[in-house]
Amino acid sequence: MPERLSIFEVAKQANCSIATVSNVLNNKGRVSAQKRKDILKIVTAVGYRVNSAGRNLRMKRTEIFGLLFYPSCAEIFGNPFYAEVMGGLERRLTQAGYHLLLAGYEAATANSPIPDFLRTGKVDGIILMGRFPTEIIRNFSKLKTPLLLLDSNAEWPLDSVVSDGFSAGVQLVRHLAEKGHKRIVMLAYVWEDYNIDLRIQGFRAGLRELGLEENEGSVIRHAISHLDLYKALKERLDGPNPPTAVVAVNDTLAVTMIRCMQEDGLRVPEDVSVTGYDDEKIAQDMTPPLTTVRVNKPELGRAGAELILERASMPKSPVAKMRLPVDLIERQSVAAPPADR
Amino acid sequence: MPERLSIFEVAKQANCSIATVSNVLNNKGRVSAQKRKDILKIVTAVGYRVNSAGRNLRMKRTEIFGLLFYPSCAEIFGNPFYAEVMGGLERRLTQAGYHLLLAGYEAATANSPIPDFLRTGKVDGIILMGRFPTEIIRNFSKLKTPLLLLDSNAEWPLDSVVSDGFSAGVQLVRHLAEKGHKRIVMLAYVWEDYNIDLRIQGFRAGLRELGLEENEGSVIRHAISHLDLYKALKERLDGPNPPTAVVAVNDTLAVTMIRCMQEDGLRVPEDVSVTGYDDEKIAQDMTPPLTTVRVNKPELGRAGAELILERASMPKSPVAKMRLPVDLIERQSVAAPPADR
DNA sequence: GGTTTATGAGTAAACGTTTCCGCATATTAC
DNA sequence: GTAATATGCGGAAACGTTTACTCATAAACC
Repeated sequence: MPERLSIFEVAKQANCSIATVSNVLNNKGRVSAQKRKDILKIVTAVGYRVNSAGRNLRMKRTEIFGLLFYPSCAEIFGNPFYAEVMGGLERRLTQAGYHLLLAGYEAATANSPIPDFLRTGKVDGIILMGRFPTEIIRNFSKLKTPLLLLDSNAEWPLDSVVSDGFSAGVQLVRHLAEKGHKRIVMLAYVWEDYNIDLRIQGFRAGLRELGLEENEGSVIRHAISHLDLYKALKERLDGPNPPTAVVAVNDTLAVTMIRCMQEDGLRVPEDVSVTGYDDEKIAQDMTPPLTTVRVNKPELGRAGAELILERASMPKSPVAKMRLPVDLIERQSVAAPPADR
Repeated sequence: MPERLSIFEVAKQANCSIATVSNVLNNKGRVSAQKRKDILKIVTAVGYRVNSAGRNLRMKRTEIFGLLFYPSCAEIFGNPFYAEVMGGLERRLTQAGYHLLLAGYEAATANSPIPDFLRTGKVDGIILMGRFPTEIIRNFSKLKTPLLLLDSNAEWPLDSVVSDGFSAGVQLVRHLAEKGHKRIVMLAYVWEDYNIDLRIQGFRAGLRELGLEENEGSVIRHAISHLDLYKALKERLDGPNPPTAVVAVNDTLAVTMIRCMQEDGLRVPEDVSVTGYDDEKIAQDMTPPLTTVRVNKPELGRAGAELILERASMPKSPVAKMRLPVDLIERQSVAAPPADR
């Protein structure tokens, strides 16, 4: 913060009070057209800009939101999904005159479960980005500060934006059913994750809607590794009434499954159809190109920005929980099921 | 910024003046051990935390640095290289009690070549991350604010940190020469880029140091696309005295070159040796695994943090330009040159 | 013409810190 | 015992805003 001139200097040169200068700058009060012009001229001439510190103190707000990652910044920065979301978020916030303060949870909260930069009033609110342990969200939920869960756990009565994994699940089942599939299985990780659960619920709902077989075995979950998950899948493929289509919970998993199947001599999509989720870059580069679900990531960020801006201006407005529509992207990893073997 | 209690409240409860409370909190002035203990007890009891706005106003600093991207945040966030650098940067700054404010150049500077959040004093300094047009750096260079060029153009008399591409160039040549290569060619983009130039200079210096052929043709540069670059390379490979080793300016380029050569029936490393730069993830996953240069990215960020922190505390200290040592990573894309064909 | 109302602009308080002084009291020096 | 010094603490100013309030003057009303 270099030396800068204050509103006093402008007032002096314009031969008026600081109140009038402030009024002009903020389009408040009544100022004659002439005086307004004079003041603005001087403002640009001397290159005056309001001092944030003074303004923040008086206004009790900083126009900065904290963007919090778990467990730390480094873990999340590299994720291209969040990179795109952040892009949309930053864009909209900047447009509204707001800024983002970066922080990793573990560093920011060394002495208290609540980040220090919030407690000292460095930010007007906090955006929780991605997966956070329930326990931590609970702590935040007690705050009266604007808070946003972005692509996180939307079970809480807090503002949140997620992609509509439920709708995606339904759409995927419909799409596969249209192609003629009747025995569809979903693959997912076992650990607790709101977005994964959402997709599973949508998948199950889709099966029921179409009167397809839906039971415990419809969803295969496994904790340890992709390979274990494949082993479980392989058993089913080799068993009686094998599934003809596999809905992987995300693209990465789908890629691994397809690779494993191919190594086992199974053709995709001729023998088994496979779908993913996220539309990562690899989805269109692989062989076969992957049918998947696209999330409009910048839009996810933009919607989040909208929500927290709204919350900041109207703290009492009802909680907004948003599910962002997703698009089914048809590529070549889905085909009609093989004739019964 | 929710309602919070001020230092007055603490002073009242401790039966002393706000000056004393402030002194205790900042370990300044002389306060009796008893009073200090009393005050600290009350501070924790009521959960008092200093108000940043008040502090910023009085101290004329915010303990926030702006992290600026060009042209915009979205373009850079996804880059895994910068993601890791940012991780190191954030880690060290947080440790020092500082924070990072995110901004894309084009959004932050809509009305002025200098970001608004700097002019209003929202930040104590600015970090320029990655490639910036010369013209823009020139504008920044006039500022008296702490400024850091991180993995950017280090030609300016400004604090900067880059990876030591020069040393890398030398090391690569030495390594290839040790394997027996005498005709080595470097491939690079033609656009102006400080880091690329550094690598080229190092490469040329390496050739001269070892008395190898060094002339105009030692470095092939091309603007348009990787494919054009390959065409130029292919011509040389098919011509008289073909190079036996190719130093690509980065991993991505190396990957493409290797792929193209393989399609043309050239074996790597049996026919041609190839090296990269950056040690991206793909470098170890590809076939053959790529011999490349590793930059300690978190360390790059950490070093940058160190520099700007130093600058913030001692504005007059001499300019610090840092080149971070790099490591040559030997893998399987380099072998002895083929016997003369 | 006198009273109300609209208009333009200024005064001063408040936001929450940090820090320069000054003032007691206690300690030391001679 | 007096003078010098050290110690502990408080008063008050300053940082740069925004805004509620006051106060003239000018315009409008009847």
